[in-house]
Amino acid sequence: MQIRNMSVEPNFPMPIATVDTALLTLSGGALAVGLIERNRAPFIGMAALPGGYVHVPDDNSLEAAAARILREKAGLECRYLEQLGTFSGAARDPRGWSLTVAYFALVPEADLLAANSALTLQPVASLPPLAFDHASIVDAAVARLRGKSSYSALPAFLLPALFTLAELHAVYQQVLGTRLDLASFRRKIIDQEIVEPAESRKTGAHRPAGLFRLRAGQALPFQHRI
Amino acid sequence: MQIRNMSVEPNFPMPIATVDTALLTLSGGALAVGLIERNRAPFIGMAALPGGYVHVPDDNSLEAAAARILREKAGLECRYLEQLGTFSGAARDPRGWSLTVAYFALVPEADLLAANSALTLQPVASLPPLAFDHASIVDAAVARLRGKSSYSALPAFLLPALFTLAELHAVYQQVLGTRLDLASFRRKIIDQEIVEPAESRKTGAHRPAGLFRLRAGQALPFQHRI
DNA sequence: ATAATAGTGTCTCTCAGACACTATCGA
DNA sequence: TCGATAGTGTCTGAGAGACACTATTAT
Repeated sequence: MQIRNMSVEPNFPMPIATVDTALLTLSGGALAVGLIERNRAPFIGMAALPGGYVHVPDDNSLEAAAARILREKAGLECRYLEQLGTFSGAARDPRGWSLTVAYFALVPEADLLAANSALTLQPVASLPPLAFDHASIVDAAVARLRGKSSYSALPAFLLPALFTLAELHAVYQQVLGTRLDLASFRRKIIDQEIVEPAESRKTGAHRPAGLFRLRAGQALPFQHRI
Repeated sequence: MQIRNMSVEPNFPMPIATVDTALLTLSGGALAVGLIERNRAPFIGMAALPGGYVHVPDDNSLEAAAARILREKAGLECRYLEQLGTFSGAARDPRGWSLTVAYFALVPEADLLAANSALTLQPVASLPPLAFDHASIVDAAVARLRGKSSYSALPAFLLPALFTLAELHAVYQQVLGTRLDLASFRRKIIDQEIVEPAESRKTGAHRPAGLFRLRAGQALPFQHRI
């Protein structure tokens, strides 16, 4: 098969387009990102975000391409996948001018461990050198997550589908890096109907906690900041 | 010159990448977007956002490409230009799978009138049919502007460099589509140092109002929502 | 002086943080 | 019954809306 552009119009060099995803999870109480070792040039042997080319015949959209690549390389479906931004320039790839549409995904660590993924987790606070401009992409993903966490339910996607309010509270604190008053947190999450009670309760050594799930469509913003 | 990709690797069809910008301004008290008539297929004769291909040798980044295209088609430099998102798919362009990196820009109407631009302004509330998926891009730009306006100084970029607080208040109301208490608005804008006083005052028929300018780097978020 | 616009003082309501309180379970 | 975790009541302080008030200019 030969190189073929989809249009006959532009008779000049075009940037190559790829898709990369920063898959974030909480591992050992710290934010971590899923990395894969590159098996070809450029940056062969270096850690990189999972990514690849759009498959024009198969992928209906860039988001579908990102989801397919996560399926192939991490063996999982992510409940949260959002376009982060497009990174471009002459310098980011030694082969020439290129462009990558970056996504960021949130996944509970349990899902990632269950799928026997080709990815390794690295805490975002101590990343190895990454291929291309992938370090910038991770930074942008973490910044986006932190920013949105103060007024949305995004951190809930780092937990399994059912969780206690104490667990959700802990995740918010870990993501935001600040202490939050538990009583106010409970009131806000419940009053604003971010979350709804599930049937069962979580049993442990002591008084069992109620279980909750995210309400449908609730990656939505809160009315006020946390 | 022949079609040439920048990499030798991918031996399969690649999406074509373009850049499009939704240039927003306030015209007659309503949000409007700058449109240009397409002079070639597809969608020839139809209104579209100003856009084009990346010029690999000239443009250092996608943002530089967007700025160049605005310079060429609107004859102006925008004080605010932000990446909006990348729109993609097999259906958006009849020639095949394509991808466009969309930007949105804010400009005072006076600047647009001064530059004798090839663009015509259309209120976003009553758009004609647009080429490609440009209607979705305009919707996304307006949503982004409205969303960020409740906690940032973005609307100030719809005004000239110097403005009164009454003018800024009016712009916020027009963008957000809600009434805002003027006293609270003044206090918030001043207390949070969004804005700094300029030397002179605006003179009119009655008591002159103080002039202000945006503080450096103040597209930044407020501490609390407006 | 008056009209008109610029700008302030102050009350109230809402909401988040602080923190002490009660509730409910296992052992 | 006790220890531990789950969950609530209530006070306080900060900030936004309401709105009446004062200030400063042109005519």
